[in-house]
Amino acid sequence: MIKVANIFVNIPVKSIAKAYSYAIPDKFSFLQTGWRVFVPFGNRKVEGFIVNISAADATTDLLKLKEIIDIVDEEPWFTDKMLKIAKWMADFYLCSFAEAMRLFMPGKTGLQIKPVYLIGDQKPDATILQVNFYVEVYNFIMLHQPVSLYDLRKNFPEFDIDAIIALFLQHKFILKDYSVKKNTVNRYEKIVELIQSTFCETNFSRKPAQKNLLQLLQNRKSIPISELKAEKITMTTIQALVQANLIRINERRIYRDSYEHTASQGKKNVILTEEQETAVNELIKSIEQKENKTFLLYGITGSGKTQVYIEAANKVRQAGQHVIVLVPEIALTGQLVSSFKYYFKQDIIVLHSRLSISERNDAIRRIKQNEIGIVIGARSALFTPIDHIGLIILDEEQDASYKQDESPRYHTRDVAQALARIHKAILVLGSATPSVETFARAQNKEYTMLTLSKRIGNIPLPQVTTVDMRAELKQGNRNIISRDLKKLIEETIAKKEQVIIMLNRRGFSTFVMCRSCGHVIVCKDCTLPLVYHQNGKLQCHHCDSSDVVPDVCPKCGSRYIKYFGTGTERLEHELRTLVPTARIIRMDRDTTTKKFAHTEILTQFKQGLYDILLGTQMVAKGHDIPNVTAVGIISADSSLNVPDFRSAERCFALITQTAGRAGRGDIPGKVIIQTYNPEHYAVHCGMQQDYLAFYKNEIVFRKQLFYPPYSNLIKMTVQNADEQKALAEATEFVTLFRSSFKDINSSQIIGPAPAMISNLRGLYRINILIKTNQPAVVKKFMVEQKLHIKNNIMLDINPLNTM
DNA sequence: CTCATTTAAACT
DNA sequence: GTTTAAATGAGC
Repeated sequence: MIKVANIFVNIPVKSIAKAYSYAIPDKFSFLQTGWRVFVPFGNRKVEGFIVNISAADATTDLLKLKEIIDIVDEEPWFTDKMLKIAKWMADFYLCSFAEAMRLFMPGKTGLQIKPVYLIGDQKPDATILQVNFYVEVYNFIMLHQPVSLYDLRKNFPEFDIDAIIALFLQHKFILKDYSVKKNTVNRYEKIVELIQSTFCETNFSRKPAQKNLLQLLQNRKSIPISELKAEKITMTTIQALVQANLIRINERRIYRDSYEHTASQGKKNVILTEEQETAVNELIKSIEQKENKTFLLYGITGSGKTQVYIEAANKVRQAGQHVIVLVPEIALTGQLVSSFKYYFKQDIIVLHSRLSISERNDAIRRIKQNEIGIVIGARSALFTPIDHIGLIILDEEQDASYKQDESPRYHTRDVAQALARIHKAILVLGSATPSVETFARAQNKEYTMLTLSKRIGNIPLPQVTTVDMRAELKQGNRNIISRDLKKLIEETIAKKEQVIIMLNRRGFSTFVMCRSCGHVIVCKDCTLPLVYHQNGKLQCHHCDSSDVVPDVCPKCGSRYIKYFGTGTERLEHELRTLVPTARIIRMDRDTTTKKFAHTEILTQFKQGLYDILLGTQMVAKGHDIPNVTAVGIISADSSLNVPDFRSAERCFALITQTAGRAGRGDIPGKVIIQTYNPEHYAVHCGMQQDYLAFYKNEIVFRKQLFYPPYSNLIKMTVQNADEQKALAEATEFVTLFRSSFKDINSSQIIGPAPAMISNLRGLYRINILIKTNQPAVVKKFMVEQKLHIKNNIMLDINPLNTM
């Protein structure tokens, strides 16, 4: 009987997002669901994932079936639970199954597949042979076949290789095939092993070196050769024993782990506060009963949430279950990692996007072998084969980086919740400034609220004041730093204490404008204003492309080009002139490109090598430096000007998080917030550090405007090179939607309107926003309209940015 | 996405 | 009528 595998191919294109049937050849009769395989597809060869296996029946058209060519791994890559969560994501986010499955593979693919060229059946004819460079290329292919495009381009940089290849292929002078290699390289080390466990000592009385090695091996089953060399045991000694058939040389796989030597920090026998104790007990109760329950751990900055996580994780580990700890950005979470390392030592693996693909594969291997009890990581930590999950922790649950902004546009919180449901696990959402949605669910008892309202050691919250920058300007101070803040900096430094200054814009000048015609220089690809950096380049902060500063205005030709707005680079300059004695270190994306740059900067600052830590929002996260007693927030309200319903929430959270960095030691902290909107409730409540007051304000407005948590959002972007066509397609859908969903109390549609980035690489983008309290119905409707498989339409379920 | 085929448009 | 470019559709 012939077995048939249903396979999704690993191509992230929506229009081919369906299962294709392949025949399983006898030699692969062991294949099961979850295997990654190599299959022919059209006239290509691609990677595919088996999602189902069945026996061929009468309805199967066997002639149409192609055979699986090869396998990628030695075992299934996807476990049933991984497939389950991928399926959930595909249904919930209306993305393709394969797209969701790709998340479970470091580098999104298991194979590197490249086209290669071979000599074909047809001999080149006389007309071709007359042309010199045709002959050259043909001979090169003949000599080196199979040849990759890369090799051809490298050898004939002056030729139009693509055209030549197309011509040769057309006439069948050459053939196309595919070279395949695995995406990762496993690393091995040589080890020596004992063959017999005992040996006769007297035989070695005159061979002390060999005797020494044999004795070393008595205690340990195997020792890496590199280690032996370090101990001055020579290869001669090893070889002699191999000859005597007493030991053998073998290979062992090494697992790379750049966090292996991360310092662990912590205190033994921590005495929990009363609130921590209550929270931990609540969690333990649920862990013991193995309930699937979601908690909101709402704890103000410095209230000791990490310790609660650790106690809960410990309980889960004792029960033999596993833990996932999710953090917004691993680089900013050194503190949490080292605390966990302190308690759980080698039971932890740290996963995030800055690791190499091979390193991540090594981590996945170890998880699969059940060597790991706790996975700490950013978004990607959700997508490992870890099983028997008892607890998932989502720290700083409101953080925007939990939302993936490329397809599949998932939110870590949603996926974590689905994963917890599948595993019947506990989900803990932790934050000092929970997202409004989460807090509302906790208020409705959908989540269980655990509150930590006091700081550890009853340290008071910092004293916060605002400076109205409009008044500052009126009084003649045109500097970006107010006089009060300058004074606070000077006083703090004089006391040998430290300052953190936050300005949430990197670069030198935030935009470049021609003063003659008002033209703002924008990115070619995404039409967003370019930011001037002190390296002399204009950088796009959206797509990372850069450009040189033009001498004259590209629009009117005037030489009157000027720089406006202040970023962290310029602030650093101004601070140096304003407070010349201060030692300043800057932390933003430009100074933290290297793997452990964040940790290095924070360590140096903590050691007291600098007085001021200046940077973007990353200075507000995940560290605890007792000597920081002052915090300055420059233009806290810049995010308020962003036209998005969540801008107030973001502004409030940023102020609170940043302010919370001050006064974590014995000395009370002082915070100055510079603002143009001191009366705005986001700024005002941020100043008071009063989450509840902010929430009460915000929730009213959300209800009035039918925004989350009162509705669910679905954003749809229509792309087309022709602006009118994009607009027409969007308008057509809006009309259809309005006629199908007439009750505006349950569903509303806004738009069509040009997207914030209205033109991206030549494609015009039109947005539509749906607000609904019956998302499942709306999604079903959109699927019926086949919107989810149109390549020019992007769907964002529960978008973070509505623009 | 990639390739092949169909269809429309631009040239003689 | 021929050549070339753009649109369409299939992939098991």
